[in-house]
Amino acid sequence: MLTAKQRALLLFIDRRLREVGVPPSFEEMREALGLRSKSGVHRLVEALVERGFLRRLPHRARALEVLRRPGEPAGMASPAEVVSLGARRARGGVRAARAVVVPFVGRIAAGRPLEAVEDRETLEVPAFLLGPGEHFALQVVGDSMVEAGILDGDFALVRRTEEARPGDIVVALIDGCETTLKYFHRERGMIRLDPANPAYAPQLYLPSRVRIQGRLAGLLRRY
Amino acid sequence: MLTAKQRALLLFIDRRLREVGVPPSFEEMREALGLRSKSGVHRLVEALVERGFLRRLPHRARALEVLRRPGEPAGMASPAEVVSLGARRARGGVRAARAVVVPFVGRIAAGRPLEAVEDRETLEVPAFLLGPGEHFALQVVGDSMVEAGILDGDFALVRRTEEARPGDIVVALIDGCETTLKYFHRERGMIRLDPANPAYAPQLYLPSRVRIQGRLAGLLRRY
DNA sequence: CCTCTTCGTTCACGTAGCGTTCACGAAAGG
DNA sequence: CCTTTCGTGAACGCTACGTGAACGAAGAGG
Repeated sequence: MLTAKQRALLLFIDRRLREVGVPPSFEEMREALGLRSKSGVHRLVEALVERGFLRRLPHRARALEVLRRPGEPAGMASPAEVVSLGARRARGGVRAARAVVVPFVGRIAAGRPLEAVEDRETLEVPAFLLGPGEHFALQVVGDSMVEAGILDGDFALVRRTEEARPGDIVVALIDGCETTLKYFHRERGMIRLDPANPAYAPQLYLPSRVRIQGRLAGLLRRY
Repeated sequence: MLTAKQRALLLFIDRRLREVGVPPSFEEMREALGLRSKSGVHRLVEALVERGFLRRLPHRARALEVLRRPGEPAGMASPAEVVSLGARRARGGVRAARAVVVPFVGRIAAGRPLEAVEDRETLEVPAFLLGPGEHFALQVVGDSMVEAGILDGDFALVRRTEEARPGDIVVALIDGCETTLKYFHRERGMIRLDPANPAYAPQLYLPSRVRIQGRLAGLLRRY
């Protein structure tokens, strides 16, 4: 499975990890193997990764990890295999990606329109929580929806849309400056936003003051 | 996997967590590492999160958690983490999103022990919902926990453990034949399982009749 | 509700260390 | 003989790390 050099390098890395705790740099490995160029080390490391003995983060300093020592049996799900499987699946799509990345646009009820929040952060969510369309995520602040099972700190997954049907839970932008999560209803030509908490009152708005930004599609919570 | 500095910081955090119980602030970490600026600490923490050793809540004070100590084998999180997406960070700094695959073991409160359920199905969930350890997922049936914001049909993410502290929401196997999700409490040598619904009554059991199967770690809901 | 304090976040700048790549050459082995 | 494997050296660009200041968010207390 391994050439003499590959084996020597693997043992050296493993020993360093055990004795010092920090993986060696390419320069140090070069010296330990008695080489005069780092590129040889580079190829050896690649070979060890390919064979499932090492794991590494490319372009990161000393980001090496020994997965398996020479002589040890290969684990069931060696990361190398998992990676290649994942890569294949992602490319071809036997089973379409089961996780979707959505932008995380901040916290709601912060008295600030969502547009103002940078959406650099992202959240990876299981695809089965989302329907078709474009989604974003935000964190719920406050307890105005507790009776709907939406608690302070929960992450709401929202499908971006401007339409809402009565009874939907929507993200609404009011007067262009405040964003809330509420039940959506219509009443005599007005829009009524109902909290799910008896401590708060329903609010009536002229349709012109309210802009629907999305419809609640999923929820994440951590304990 | 870790540079000397990264490793030193991780060990410091871990020690503080064990000895004091409270994670250090950035200022304290700065001092412990002999630095003069907190921003260095910030980068180190980011690196540790990226490598899967730490978990944290951004913008929260002392919200740090050690997922893995240097030298410990990579947990469930690592293979999936690599699959998730090559997630190269962009200029501004995007939080690396990771996903973990957990077994989906069926529906709870079905009057059937969890062991009896095949666990062929899996669920892919965002890693940030989970802590360290092994997890599984199940679907909640019934409304006995509505007041805790857990609704019929929600997916519960459960950390497999046999220990529980009073106030935890646990998955409990009763008499080896029935599984429920309830608040865990002790009362005069007995175990009390509290629902979060006034329509149901707390239940008292001899400890010998109850086996804790896990602690609620996260929640997923679909609308 | 407001203010104050603590704490985390971000940016810009600088330095040193580190990984990557490529072209070239030598040996090994079928 | 040709293909692989291994070694070399240098150039390039990214990464890790240190610093200091300004900013912003969260929590505590009035």
